[in-house]
Amino acid sequence: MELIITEKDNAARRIADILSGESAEAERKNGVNVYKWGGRRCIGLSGHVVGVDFPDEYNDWRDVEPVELIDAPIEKKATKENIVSTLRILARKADQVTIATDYDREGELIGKEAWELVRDVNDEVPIRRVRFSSITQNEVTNAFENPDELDFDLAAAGEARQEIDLIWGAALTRFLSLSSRQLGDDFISVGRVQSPTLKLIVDREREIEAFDPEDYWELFADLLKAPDANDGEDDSAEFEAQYFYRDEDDNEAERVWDEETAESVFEALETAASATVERVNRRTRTDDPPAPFNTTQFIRAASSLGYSAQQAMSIAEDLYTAGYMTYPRTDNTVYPDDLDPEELLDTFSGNYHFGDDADDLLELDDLEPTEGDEETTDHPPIHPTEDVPTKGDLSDDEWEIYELVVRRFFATVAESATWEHLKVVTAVEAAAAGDDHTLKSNGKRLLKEGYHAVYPYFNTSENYVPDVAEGEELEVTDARIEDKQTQPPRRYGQSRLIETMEKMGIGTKATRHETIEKLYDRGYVESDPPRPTQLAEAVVEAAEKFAELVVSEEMTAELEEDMTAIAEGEADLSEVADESREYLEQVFEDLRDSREEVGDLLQKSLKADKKLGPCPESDHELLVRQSRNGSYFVGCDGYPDCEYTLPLPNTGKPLILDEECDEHGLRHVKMLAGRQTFVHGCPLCKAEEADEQEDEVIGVCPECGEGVATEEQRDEGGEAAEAEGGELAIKHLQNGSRLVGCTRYPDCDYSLPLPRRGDIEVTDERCEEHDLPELIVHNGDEPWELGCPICNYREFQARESESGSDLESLDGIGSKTAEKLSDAGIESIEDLKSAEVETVASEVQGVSEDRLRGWQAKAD
DNA sequence: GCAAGGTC
Repeated sequence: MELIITEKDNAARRIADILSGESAEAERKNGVNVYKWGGRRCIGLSGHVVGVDFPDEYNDWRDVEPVELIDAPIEKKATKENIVSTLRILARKADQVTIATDYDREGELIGKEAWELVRDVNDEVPIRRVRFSSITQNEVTNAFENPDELDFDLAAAGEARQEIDLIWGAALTRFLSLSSRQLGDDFISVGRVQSPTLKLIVDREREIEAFDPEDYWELFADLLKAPDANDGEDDSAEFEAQYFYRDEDDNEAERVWDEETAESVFEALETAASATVERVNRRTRTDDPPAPFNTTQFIRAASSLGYSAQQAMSIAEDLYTAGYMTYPRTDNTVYPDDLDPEELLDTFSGNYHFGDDADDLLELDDLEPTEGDEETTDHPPIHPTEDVPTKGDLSDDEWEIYELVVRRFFATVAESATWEHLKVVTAVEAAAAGDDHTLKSNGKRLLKEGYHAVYPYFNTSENYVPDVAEGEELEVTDARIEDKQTQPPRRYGQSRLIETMEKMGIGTKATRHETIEKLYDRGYVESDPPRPTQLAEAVVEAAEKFAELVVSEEMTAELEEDMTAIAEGEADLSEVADESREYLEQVFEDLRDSREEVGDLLQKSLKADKKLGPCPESDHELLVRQSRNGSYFVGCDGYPDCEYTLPLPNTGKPLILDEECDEHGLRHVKMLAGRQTFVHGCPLCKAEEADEQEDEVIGVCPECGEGVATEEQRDEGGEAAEAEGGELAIKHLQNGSRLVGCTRYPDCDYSLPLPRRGDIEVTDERCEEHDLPELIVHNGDEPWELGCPICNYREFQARESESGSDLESLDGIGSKTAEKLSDAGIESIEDLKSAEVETVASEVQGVSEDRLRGWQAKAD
């Protein structure tokens, strides 16, 4: 039996189809697909199925000095047990093994890991390696006809990276975490890729903080061409012209740096009746279609449609798994020879959405696709496959991304566009004698639409400037002066960050967006575009001082050089790793005496990230804290001497804003909760507002209101008055939320939710069923007729169980987990209760059987 | 529990 091993299940299935002529059958073993035909079996791994780690005795952070990790042994441990064991079973019976992992360095290493697993159980079987850069009939059959050997040197290059990353990352992460006593989930991490990325963000923030804005002025005039009776065309619309002058280097400059000059130019423009055309410059420019999508450019394009890097990749992943587009993780920007653009366009011909554009393209004489600078061997650039979905097959987001991918492919085979640029320079007489003031207008017109016809994502707006002749007099109809300030550099957006990382050579196509997510998870950045926290600034500062290499792109650059040397047989894995170890020893030598200093710096910054402002009852500061049950509140830094607290809303994660409350000097708080994100404001103001609001009784409590005493009974006193039951009232809580609750709280905790925002009007109409008033919420233009609060709550619950979004209400289930669960078919708490724990745990990554059982217990 | 790299 021949055993074929690929990097992933998807590749295994397609290769099996190609080699078997679609006759291969899938069989599930141990939860792993094995494709079977004739004397062949094909199994897909899941990337690395083993990983490097330290032996178990190094697990306790407190028992092991971080510096010991530098020379600790490194083991390979199975990380995907079921795949490893299935592979072993098959390998025992194999008389030929073929490694068909991806054609890149990491693929070679994954291949070597498979090689070792096979050798563990079968030291005889011949193992060969096949390489192909796209999974097509031609390439795959070709590769299997010309098998090769595994490249152990190339794999060793990958192993060097693994070891060096582990040693540096683990040792420094533990050092920083221990020195600042951050040992739980809030450890402080450092790494070859994440730290230089963080430094990019921190450096930019430093520039912004240090920025000193400067005033300048810009001047504009509106010009009007006199209607020309002769040419019959209506050129009489106004157009804008901007004042410019020649600076010291004789370049055109628009910004005027002193107010007096600006005012005098403005006066001249304002009083001028006409401007004379001095120069007319007309040129046509070719606008070439874009290169095929690699991951980075795909993320960038998706981000201009409003998708975060993470969202774009996750949707792309789904479209890839469904078979509608090629592998989304690629650096390649050159289509392989195997891709026949005409054939692919043909599949879109006749399509409701894309047919017309595809047909137009098919009519072109020449379908030569564009090419980017990067050509790799692992995967083709991202493009649609011949399996075309209908709009109904996809969600709205998926369709939008799919359309982007289809249209990008169209664009790469489309024609160039042509623009006409028209530059008109005019002159206005200066008020005082001397030089005239010059104005310029830049017009542009799209002469030939070209690829823009099929790829509408780029801006093609035109700027109108009429046809004028040199010497022509134009009417000046308006003049404007704008006072402006130079702006600080802008923060990196996620896609700009990913582009910059790519340029710096850090991270990979598959990990760059994950690295950014990691920075969010670690509490290093907040909001979008990402903004560094104080902690991030302290970590970068500490690293710059003691371990400069780990926050610099140099570390990757040097590592890449070493890896190339290893791959070419010019260097040795152990030699390279040991050199890196020595360097790290030196870092720890420098750090030894600064442990406390570094720890203090980190702790201070951690606290600064949580600071709201002065405590009203002591000399300490108020901080945002987390209670044992995970909820957030405001507490005093002087605790336990000062026990002052304020509540915070119970939805979302608090983000402290720069804005400060005038009255209490406390910073405002925003609650981050996905779509439900809102600004809470000053927690003390919110608490005071709530205290000032009287409870408004609207009816009888349905839980404990039976024995309500009548007014007469109360007046009479005695036993009947004691038997008083509860009433329902509209209550305002200190944490900003409102509810309809029982007046006997906390003895009776009956309550109904109310919206957080808007004025609540209690009407005279009453619900017949519950004898409660109908409520109306006034928020914005349209009043919201909430109705009886009990009926409203019932409807709300019914909607929730229908849409199934109640999962997140269970403690411990966040939005990401809920998403994963819903992918596995568990969409509501009801689903969860009846779910089979073993099956779900094996299907949903990161969700163990134990966690599931815990949630089930809570759900009951 | 640490990294970064595969994959999902």
